[in-house]
Amino acid sequence: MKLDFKVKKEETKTKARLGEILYNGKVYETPMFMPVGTQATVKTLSPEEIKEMNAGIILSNTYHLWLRPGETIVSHAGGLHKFMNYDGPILTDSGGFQVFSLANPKDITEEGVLFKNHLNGDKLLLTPEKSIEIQNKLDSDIAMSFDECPPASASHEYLRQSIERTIRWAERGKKAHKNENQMLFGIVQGGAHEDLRKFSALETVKIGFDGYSIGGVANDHESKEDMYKAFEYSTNYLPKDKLRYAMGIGEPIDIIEGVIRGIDLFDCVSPTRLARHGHALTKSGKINLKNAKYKEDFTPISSECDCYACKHYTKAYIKHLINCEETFGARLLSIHNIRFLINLTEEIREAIKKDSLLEYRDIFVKKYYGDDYE
RNA sequence: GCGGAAUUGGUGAAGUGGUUAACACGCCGGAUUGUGGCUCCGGUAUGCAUGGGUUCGAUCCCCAUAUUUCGCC
Repeated sequence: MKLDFKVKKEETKTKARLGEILYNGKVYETPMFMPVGTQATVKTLSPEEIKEMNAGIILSNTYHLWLRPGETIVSHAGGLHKFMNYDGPILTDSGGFQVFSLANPKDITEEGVLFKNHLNGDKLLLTPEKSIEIQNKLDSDIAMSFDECPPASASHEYLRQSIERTIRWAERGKKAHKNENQMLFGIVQGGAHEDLRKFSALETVKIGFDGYSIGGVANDHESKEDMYKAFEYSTNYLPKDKLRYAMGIGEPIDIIEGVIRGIDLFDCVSPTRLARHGHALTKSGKINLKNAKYKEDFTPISSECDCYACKHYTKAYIKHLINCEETFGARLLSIHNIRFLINLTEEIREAIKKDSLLEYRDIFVKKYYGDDYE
């Protein structure tokens, strides 16, 4: 195992934890926000730029790399790190989310999931064994179990059956897992139901993994209350010495509330997707640089921000680039938005050290969402 | 100078003698949470070159004017 994790401190007033990931002689602190690079690249950014933002783990995706260029080619390149020139830790998602986003429910069977290849229409079967085998070959540092990610609004009965199958898939995946350098995480499902989250967590822990993910959140426009319940009902039953990862979570308030409930890792496409659509995250909320009011705003997105975009460019210029669909605009905003979320986790860690995370949350929320929030 | 054609929003345009003038782009907003990147959803001409006329009713028919354009001298 190339990666090690230790909890350094637990906050007194909340379940928040401060942790350390040791990797290749370097220490990365948690809670951490992990940028997403589905196709072996964080869209528009170079590894150097990602590291400059103080990023740690980045994500990549099994399903997409399986289709293109194929895990064998990545393996021949010397693994994902060499292939994409990133020497920090890499986590691969299993393709489980693509079950949710690309496959029909009727194509989910005990064996696995029948996909229609979105590139050429071919029928493809992805199984727990296949997903793990691909991830072994990609040689990421953390692999995910292949799970079904049902919508939060699915019935209790459906969720129960889905969880039972996901647990069987997790067992099969663990048996198929051969890469000793690579951690393998189990995934907890169960919507906002306490009994299902508990069942899913306990059964997954029984199999035994190097870390645990909370899945099936923020996929169905469920309420924030339900999302936070899903966090809480999951972490309540997870071992304290293992990493906990909320999959796909990246709205600032959701990260803070997740940390309060004992979660260490977060990933989200939102900073890069918002960037491509012209939005910037700021302490005072999300702004849309397409808005006409920024036409002659020759100030940076944020004067407090230490990112490359804020140090060198104005809102008016970035707006112009976005309006012209110049890729440099998406790049500058991606740099800013990812740096914003990483900076958020840095401030969260400071607050945990001072046992003042709840106060930090209240101040952050007031400024970000305004007085009328909740 | 003579003859023909055209003139619809910021742009390219469709269209009809009779309720809300199609569509596209642009513009103005909004959305986006384990990424099928460049998507989705709203709004955007009280108006059809100008002035007259015919008609119950005209952007659509007629006349004049203006502008553009083509051909001929």
